[in-house]
Amino acid sequence: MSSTPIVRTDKKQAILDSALQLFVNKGFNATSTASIAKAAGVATGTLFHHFPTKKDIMSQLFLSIKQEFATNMVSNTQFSGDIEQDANTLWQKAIDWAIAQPLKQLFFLQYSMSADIDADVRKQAMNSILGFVVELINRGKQQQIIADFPNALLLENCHGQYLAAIRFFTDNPHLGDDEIHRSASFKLFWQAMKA
Amino acid sequence: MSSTPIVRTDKKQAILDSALQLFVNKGFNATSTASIAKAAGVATGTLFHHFPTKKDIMSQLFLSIKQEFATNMVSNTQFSGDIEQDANTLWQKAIDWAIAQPLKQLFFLQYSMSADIDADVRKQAMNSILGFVVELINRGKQQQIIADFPNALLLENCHGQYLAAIRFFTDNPHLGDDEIHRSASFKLFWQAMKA
Amino acid sequence: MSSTPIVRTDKKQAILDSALQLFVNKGFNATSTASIAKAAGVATGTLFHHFPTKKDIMSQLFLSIKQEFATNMVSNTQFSGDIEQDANTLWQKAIDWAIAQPLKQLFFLQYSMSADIDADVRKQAMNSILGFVVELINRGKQQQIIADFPNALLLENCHGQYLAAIRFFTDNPHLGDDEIHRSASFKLFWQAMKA
Amino acid sequence: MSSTPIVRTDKKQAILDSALQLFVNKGFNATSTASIAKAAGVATGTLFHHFPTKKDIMSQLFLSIKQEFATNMVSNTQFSGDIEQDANTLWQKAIDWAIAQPLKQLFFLQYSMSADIDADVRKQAMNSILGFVVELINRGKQQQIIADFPNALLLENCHGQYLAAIRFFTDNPHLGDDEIHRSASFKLFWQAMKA
DNA sequence: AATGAATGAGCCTTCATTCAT
DNA sequence: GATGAATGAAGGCTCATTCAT
Repeated sequence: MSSTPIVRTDKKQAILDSALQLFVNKGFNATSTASIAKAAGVATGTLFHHFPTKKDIMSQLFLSIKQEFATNMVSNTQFSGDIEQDANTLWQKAIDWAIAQPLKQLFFLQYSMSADIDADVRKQAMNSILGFVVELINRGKQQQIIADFPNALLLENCHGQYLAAIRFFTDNPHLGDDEIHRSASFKLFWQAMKA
Repeated sequence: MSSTPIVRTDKKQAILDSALQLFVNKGFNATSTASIAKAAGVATGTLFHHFPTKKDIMSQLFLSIKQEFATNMVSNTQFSGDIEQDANTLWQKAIDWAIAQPLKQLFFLQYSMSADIDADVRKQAMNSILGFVVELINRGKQQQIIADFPNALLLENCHGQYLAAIRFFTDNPHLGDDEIHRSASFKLFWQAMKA
Repeated sequence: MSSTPIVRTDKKQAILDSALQLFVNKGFNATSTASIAKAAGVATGTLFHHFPTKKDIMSQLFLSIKQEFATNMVSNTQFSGDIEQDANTLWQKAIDWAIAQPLKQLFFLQYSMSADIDADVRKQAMNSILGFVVELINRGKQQQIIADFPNALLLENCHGQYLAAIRFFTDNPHLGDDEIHRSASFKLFWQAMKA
Repeated sequence: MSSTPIVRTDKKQAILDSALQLFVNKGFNATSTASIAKAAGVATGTLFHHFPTKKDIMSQLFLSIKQEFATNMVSNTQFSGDIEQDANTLWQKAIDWAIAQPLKQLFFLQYSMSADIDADVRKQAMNSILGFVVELINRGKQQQIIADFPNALLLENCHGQYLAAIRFFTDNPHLGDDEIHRSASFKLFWQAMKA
């Protein structure tokens, strides 16, 4: 009789979508659960039916966005075997993703190290992403193309440089398509990493 | 009646000190003005006598710490004229400062890009610090020692790498004295910057 | 399709059972309808299918327990005609019942005069029980064995002493089989009542 | 300049007074903290300034009323040394108090064994009151005037009979001055206790 | 009859801020 | 300057109840 059997999930997603927008534009604490519900076209009770806690919205949002990012990075990526070239491919893809998803990118910038997200959630997210980066680094080290520094330091540096790059392109949106800046941003990164 | 006109500052400073500790350990929003006052051994009213607003505590704290950092960086620093060597001196000094002031360092990490601090305050702070960095960069570019990338990108990158470095040393405190890691952290940075 | 038309009662009874346990252990207000349903292995909707209101669960529970108690008191009881002996028989039976049904006894203790039960329900329950007590009292008065005090006062006193007795045996479960305490509890009661 | 330096306490007391009235008339759970504050002519925040929790209002109320009752019982009481006469004096005094303070009496009736009051608070209150009763019982036992039953049982019975008596006089207010009923209520009690 | 997602009024509590002393 | 009681708006969350399936 009904043609919309899966509609349920819609509401949960609508809540996440509204939360993303509000968290980015007003901040986590300045966003009331009521406003999230309202923006999602849902009752307050519904929100708490799907998420036990306001913090849980944040956690799930954080995790799902990181996951989406990671998935995007890996899928449809042709690895040439040349470390630098592959690194460049990934880097540009990451920048592309950030530019295509301004909201999610701003979310990264604001919450990647905010106290509004529990440390363990952040750690969990890191692991799910960094898999492919670690792999690349290890491969690069074996071929003596990437500097032989401690992995933890390299990873932190990658993350820091990536955030810096997208912050730059966020502050200067018109440069997103500019080849000079884009290649410069990769070069900065790569110079740091290479042996 | 009173012969100690400067004692005043004591309370104001006590409030800032307590705020720093609480903001770092519990977050800005999870810290009530009442708890700050209590930790400072002061009445709530007194707190609002010195700071019109809770946000003002944050702003003054942010500004004063950034200022302190900037002052520390410049004072007693002998510039050799050799860009790389000077950069290294500054970098190590910055790391030293961060390690010596764990609370302030964590404050940096958490609030350097948080929404809890007004954008203009952040901008203002940036300028007060980055002065000497800009200068160094410009000098390096003239001598063609530093890569000829847009300054905004370079600055953002510096900042990002610095935060990554102190995050690494925060997560691994025992490596703060380890020469290998410290020099590695600079090399990563410098490789990125150099022409 | 179904050949078990009586299975229905199962769920209704399961709800009442769970409600009894939860009301006693957590209190009426601290028990959510959701928790009752869950404990009964039933959906929320089902609960409200059987009971229009949360209060109705309480009322039906109260009534059915009181009824069960009254039925137990009267059934299989041999009246000797000797008032004191009969009173003792009933008293001991009441204590036995309370000890055998700790949950229901605690329910009595907590809700016999709670505001969580509508006054008229309580009154209704009283009548259904007190029938046999009133009868006994009247018989005793005729034979001038029971004191000639107003019935309302005597009834209230009976109830009060009974609650006191089971509270004592609840607080001291190991004395439930102790003849000295059991006979003492009856003597206290009987001394009060007798002419 | 001001002539009302102690006014502070007024608000706390006003809150307790309003709470008493509302708890008795509407029940603990049906009474919102907002309604208590409003009835007390105070802001919500003020209520929580004086009582950390709604439950704390209840606890303090319970304790203070029990205390008041105990104080009233002991003060200005001439003990004749004759146990029965002294018991009667106290019993009548207790009934008088209950009749004079209908609200507090109803509070007793409703909350003496409600789940809305923490068990330990109830225990604490018991101890503070029952002191003089225990003393009387012990004296009576020594003189072999009071039956040699376990104290715990006697105490529970006293309490139960007292509650029954005030419940009776609550339900029949016009009998509060009736000598027949009042003396009957004592006789019931005393017959139970005496050897 | 059974289900459980959805609802939204209402509750307890927090907290930045004020102000009389 | 210092105090802390008082304020009241606002927020996160609960929960009895409904209803489409």
